This record gives sequence, C-alpha cells and structure tokens, in this order.
Amino acid sequence: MMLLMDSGSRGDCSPVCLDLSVGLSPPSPGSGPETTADAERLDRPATGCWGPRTSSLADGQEEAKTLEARLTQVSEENRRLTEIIAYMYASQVAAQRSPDGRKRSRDSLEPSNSSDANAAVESAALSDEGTCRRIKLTRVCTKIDPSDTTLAVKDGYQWRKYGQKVTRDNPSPRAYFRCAYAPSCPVKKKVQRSAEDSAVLVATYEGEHNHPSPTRAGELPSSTSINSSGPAITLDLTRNGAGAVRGLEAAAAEVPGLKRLCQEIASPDFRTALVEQMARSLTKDPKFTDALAAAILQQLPEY
DNA sequence: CGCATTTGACCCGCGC
DNA sequence: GCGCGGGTCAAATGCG
Repeated sequence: MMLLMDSGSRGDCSPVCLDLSVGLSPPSPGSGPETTADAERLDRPATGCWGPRTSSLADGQEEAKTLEARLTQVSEENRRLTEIIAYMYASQVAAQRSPDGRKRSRDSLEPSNSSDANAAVESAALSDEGTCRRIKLTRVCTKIDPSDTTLAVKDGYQWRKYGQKVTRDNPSPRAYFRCAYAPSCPVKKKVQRSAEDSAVLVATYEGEHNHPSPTRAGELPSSTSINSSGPAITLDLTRNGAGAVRGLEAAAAEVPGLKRLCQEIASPDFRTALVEQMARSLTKDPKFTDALAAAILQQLPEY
C-alpha cells in the first residue's frame, strides 16, 4: 500500500510517499486474516535491509552505520505500527459490516464510511469474477477546509465531472469524475466528504492511468530520477532496494554502458552512502517527521 | 461560442 | 416482479 501525503501544494514539490505495503489493504475476499503471517513477521529479528555488513568500516562510516541501524529500527517500528493498525482496522471493518447483509458488488472492498477518516490511503484489487483481470482501487483521504464546498482533490491529474449523487449512508453528495487528460484513460474517481468529519475528503480512484501525470510529464510514474543530464535513469524507490537495482540491471541489458553503473549501484558502499544521504536528509527534515507523525495519527482509529 | 459543470432521468444489479 | 440504491447519461445552464 502506498501512503500519499498530499502537501496541498503539489505544484512546487513532489508528494511524500511512504510505502506501507503491509497493512491497510482490506483483506481480499476468501483469504484468511493476514494477522497470522504478520505476527510471524513480528517475531522476526530486525535485520538490516541492505545485507550483512563488514567489520572493516572506516570511522567516517560509523555515523552512517548508526543512522542505518536507526533507520532500520524506525522502519521496523513503523511496520509494526502499521500491522497493529491493520489488525485493528480489519476488526473494525468486520464488526461494522452492514447489518442487512446486502452485498455491495462494486463497493465490496470499500470499508464503511465510519472508518473513512482512519484510512488515509488504501489500495485494493477487485477480482473480476474469478478471472485474473484486476481493477486497482485506491482510496485517499485529504484534509480540507470544512467551508470548502468544492469536491476537488488536487492530485495532479485533470478530471471531468460527470455526475453527482447523494448516497444513503452519507448526507454529503458524492461526485463522480473521469480522467480528462487522456480520452482513452479509464480511470474514474469518486469524491465524498467523510460522514464523520466533513473536513476529510475521501477520494476513491478506480483503475490506473495509462499516461504520465500532467504535472510530472516525462517522468516515469512512481520513480525518482537520479540523473538529470543525458539519458535519465530512474530508480523506483517505492520498491525495495534490490528490486530497484534489478530493474536497473534489466534496463542495462538494453542500454550499453549501464552495466558498470549498475554494479556500482549494487555495491554495499554505494548503498551505505545512499542510506547515509537519505537518512541525513530525512532526519534533518522536520516536514518528514511531522508528516510521518500525522500519517500514523491518521491511521489510528478513534474510540 | 465553446467548454465544463449541474442535475434530473435513466439504467442496472441486487435483495426481498 | 418490484423496490431500492449506486452509477451513468445527456440536456440545461453557467462561465470565460
């Protein structure tokens, strides 16, 4: 699951993306609770993400080692919190299923509105009648000015409104949008205020864009460019490091001269330096810590 | 005048 | 078969 924290001013900065891949995705129908596997993972010792370390580190790398350990520890705590939240969230959703037992064919994966404010972002995949075709569902909660009556969520895409409806379980109307940037783009968006908190706007995205974001034209989606001159090399930082490097290596097979660069990137020294740089910039950035705290608070259900 | 938004009507799936 | 509710359509309306 990807947590997108919209800063509200997408024009001048990219969103903070936290990959909380364990957790708030509602359990797929038919599958058992994920808490068992999660609990097993909880018991696992916290190991570094970057593999075994050598004992011959220079003094200058001591700080990097400490920061790396700290980063791993924070990540582990974050993951545990996410798992706890996921468990509580799943229990809450199970307890608040509609009492009439009516099936919700299109919204079957959407949690009840009472938990809207608790779930900042959720992603799910709709299984289509047992076939392999999957429709990506993403829910995004955005804090807005309660006096703001426009159901507009600034997400960088152009949307065309094609309908509005008042639903039974929420007094505020639900607006229906289609992606207007590309005529063939199948993505739809539903926007509705939370039933509990009118200051929270819940946007449900259905499908995936078949074009890049207009505000990030030329940039590969979910990727961070690390080379602005010459042919751009992109690292998908939403995956783990090894996955990103594997993607690079695959690209290197097609682009001559990239293999050596890939080997460099895959080396422990480069990874250490990368971790050091990322940790420094992240820990020094109060916006990051604030955003992390806010994201965690948003995930916590209200009792 | 062209485009986006609004809004009532219509369609469709589901439960009874 | 009927009613309900969500989703979509399309004519009317508003705005630059």
